[in-house]
Amino acid sequence: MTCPGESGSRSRGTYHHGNLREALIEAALSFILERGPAGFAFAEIARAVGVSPAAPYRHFRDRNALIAEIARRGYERFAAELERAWNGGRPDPVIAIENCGKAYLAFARREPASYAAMFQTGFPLEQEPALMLAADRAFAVIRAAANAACDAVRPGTIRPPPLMVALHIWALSHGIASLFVGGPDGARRKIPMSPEDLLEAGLLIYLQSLGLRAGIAK
Amino acid sequence: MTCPGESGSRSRGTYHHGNLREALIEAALSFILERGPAGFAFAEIARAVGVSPAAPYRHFRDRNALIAEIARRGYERFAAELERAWNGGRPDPVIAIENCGKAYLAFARREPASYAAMFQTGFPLEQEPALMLAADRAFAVIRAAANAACDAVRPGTIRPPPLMVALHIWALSHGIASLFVGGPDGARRKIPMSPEDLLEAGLLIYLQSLGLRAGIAK
DNA sequence: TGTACATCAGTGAACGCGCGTTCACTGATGTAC
DNA sequence: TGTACATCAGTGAACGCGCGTTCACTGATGTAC
Repeated sequence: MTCPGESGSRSRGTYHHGNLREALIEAALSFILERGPAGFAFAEIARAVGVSPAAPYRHFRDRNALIAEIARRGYERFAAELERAWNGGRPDPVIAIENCGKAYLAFARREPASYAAMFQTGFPLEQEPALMLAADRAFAVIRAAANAACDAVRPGTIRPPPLMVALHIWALSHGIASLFVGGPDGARRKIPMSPEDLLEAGLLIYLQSLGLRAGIAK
Repeated sequence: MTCPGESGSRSRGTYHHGNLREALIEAALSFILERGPAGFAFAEIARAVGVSPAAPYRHFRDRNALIAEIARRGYERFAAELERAWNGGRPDPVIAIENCGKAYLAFARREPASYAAMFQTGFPLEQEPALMLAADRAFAVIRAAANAACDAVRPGTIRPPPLMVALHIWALSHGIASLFVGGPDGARRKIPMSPEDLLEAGLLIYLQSLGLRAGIAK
């Protein structure tokens, strides 16, 4: 874990930093991790990186642009990992959905700072097309999963609209992630089970109601 | 809707404000509504209320104490409304749970600022016993609902631990509230259905898997 | 009913601080020829 | 291979600003007698 300020001692010696944009993002991430997405100043990360307070303006219009870029990258990785977990619905829709759930929580656990930038900032998504695009790419995986689930619904069972199923899966995952995984350490509620088990059980119960079980729609 | 700053024109004329504590909370709520829980300064709400910057210190140790108090009151009202909606499980556990879901979203919709203070601040709950107590009171309603649901599970159906069911209900509700209801206007994702319908359908599908339907456990 | 006094709530001035942003600048890099 | 030059990335000083917090203070309130 990188401590804010620590990267200030990075060996530069040269007038040009060479990789300032990346270094700023990295420093911002570690501040977010410690204090939440509102917990740092633009000048502060410049100092942490060992650069004059004017330097970041070469790379980001302002603080918000930095956070938006962090969120965008977060969504990109998030989408990629969901896609990998979904794996085209193999070996089985239910198992693939469970894998998506695990990947969802794994991301929130491994990159809580990115997750906070993505979901806790209350950003005007409409005004950041690149951000919305990346977010849509992630949600598209969940939609595909919901489509597959609905296609596999046992005849005679009620088949809810796939979009609705996607939103249920997303909301349950996000709810568990934000209540029991994300955020600074003291903030999350303690529960006597792992968030992963909780989500898996929730998804299973939900999907079972659609007549889906692992292996049933092979 | 009260605008920040507006309450500065409240007719005082007197040296003592008389109700400063309440006025501060009210002003803070409207700032949170506009800019999120991190979006105001302690001195700023003093100015908004028309009082010297030192005055708030008579009532709150610091900014965090103010937010904690807002969150605590939010939890109290939240718990009260969930209790009313639950109504002792009448007329039927499933219907009562749906009513809880409606009350949950209604609260997030009607008091988005309180909801943000309660769930978006990343507060160290352990260090604020009064806050945790109030939060527990709200969660106790959901636990009671889950207990009733589990008691009514149709014989032969899998019966998950009641705590787990409570967490599922909570997470689904919170997920829907924070993704599609709460927050500043531009931040929430647009979906082609009401959050209320989305949550109701989700709860129904979930509970159906436990063998529960409205009226079945009368 | 009146008065003396303790308590309380808010004042306003002051402080040091760090922030966001700008500016003319300068050192490094890369490229055309 | 060498040189001139355009471009770029970071400098550092400066600015005005508002914040958080403190302090001795003062005006209002309530209460004991």
